[in-house]
Amino acid sequence: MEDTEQRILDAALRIFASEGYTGATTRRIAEEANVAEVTLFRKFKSKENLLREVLINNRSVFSSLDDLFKSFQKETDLDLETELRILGKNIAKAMRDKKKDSKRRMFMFMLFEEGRRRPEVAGALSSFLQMNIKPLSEYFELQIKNGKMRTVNSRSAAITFVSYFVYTSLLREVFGDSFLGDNDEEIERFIDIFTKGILKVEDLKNR
Amino acid sequence: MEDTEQRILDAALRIFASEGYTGATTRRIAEEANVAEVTLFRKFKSKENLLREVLINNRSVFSSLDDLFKSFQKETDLDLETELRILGKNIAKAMRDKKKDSKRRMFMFMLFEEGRRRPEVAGALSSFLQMNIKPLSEYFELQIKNGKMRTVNSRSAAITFVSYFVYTSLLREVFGDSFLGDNDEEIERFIDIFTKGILKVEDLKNR
DNA sequence: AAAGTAAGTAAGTAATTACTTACTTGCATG
DNA sequence: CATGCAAGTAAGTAATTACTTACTTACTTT
Repeated sequence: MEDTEQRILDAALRIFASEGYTGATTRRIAEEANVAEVTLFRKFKSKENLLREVLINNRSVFSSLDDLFKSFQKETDLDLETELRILGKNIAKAMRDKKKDSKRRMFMFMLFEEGRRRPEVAGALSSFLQMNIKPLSEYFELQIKNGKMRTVNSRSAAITFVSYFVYTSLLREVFGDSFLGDNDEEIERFIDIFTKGILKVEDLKNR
Repeated sequence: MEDTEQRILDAALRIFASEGYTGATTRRIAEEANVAEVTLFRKFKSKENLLREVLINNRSVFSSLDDLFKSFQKETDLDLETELRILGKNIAKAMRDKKKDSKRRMFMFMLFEEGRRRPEVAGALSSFLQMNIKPLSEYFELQIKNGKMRTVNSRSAAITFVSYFVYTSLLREVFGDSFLGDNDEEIERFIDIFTKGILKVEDLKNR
């Protein structure tokens, strides 16, 4: 067995994510980590402290938004819509494939519940969220500078973008594909709306 | 004392919303409802059954999206963007003012957690969500028919719209206004993006 | 070989929790 | 007046939970 501490942290992430903080028992976490329950308490002192350490151990929600950006950041000849389409589908792919990512998102989701009661958790959650919004925000800023995007508040654009993915990944977690249908198609439709808006083009010219 | 049963249901909604299903204790709910704990069990048999009844008792998440629509549906001369701006701000206002609405949303939020474990809860949650998405969807459909909106998938538009409001109301619940800043301004920026998209107008003409 | 360290086993504690049983009180209706 | 019903009081049960104590085992370092 490798690093006991890390194994406990990973197990805690999974159990917190699937059972919620209150629902997760230290016994269950220890079992999942293949250690004796007493070992968990020796290493982390209390359940509350364990949560804190898991928080520190898992800083980003999507395994790395930066990595997802890299896939097209070299090819400068792509138009913005195509880039976002690629980004969106990569996010969707990461959601499907990486189990750890799914757990991280559900963990983050649990933090919303816990954050309303514990200010320290809210603080940690806040920096989690910033970590996703910031690179996106900067990306949009750059697009505006490069003249590929009209002048909108880049943070609002990032929040709109993230809203969609957080919400729909939640829906998919609970309902599978029954609520939203095919992932890629749905994302294409979102990107279409996000980039072009819902108004008719002729109506736009008036402004 | 009025209707004991209803008082318990209301109390349960509040406690489930703020503590989560697992975190809510029957004792606390009874206390909140000003009844003896035993009365709760006499009326509802079990905690699980109480959840079911609360579910039935609170069907819509926003007190009524229909009401919010009414505020402009008679004035047909408004353009779509203005209408959506009004709708968005009405939603924001309802969020701020109506405590019961806030509790309902947090309750719905809790259902996401619980729904992953209990298929019946997921089912109820699904119809909750449909109840918000459907009228919006139909509204967009109508706008498309009236030529005020370009042809996009109306359900995807509704989901995009709802995503934003669910996610940001969650953020506001946890962080207050510190994360997003002024409510109305932020919503204006969202509506701007949602209606007009993020691309430059000249880029749109190429398509 | 001795000593330290990381882990396990086993048992237990005090508190909490969903839920029950048995009996009582107050009020309305026949 | 008597009967019935809705609600309360009080006490308790069995299970679970976070966490502790005391002792043991196995492996590594000196």
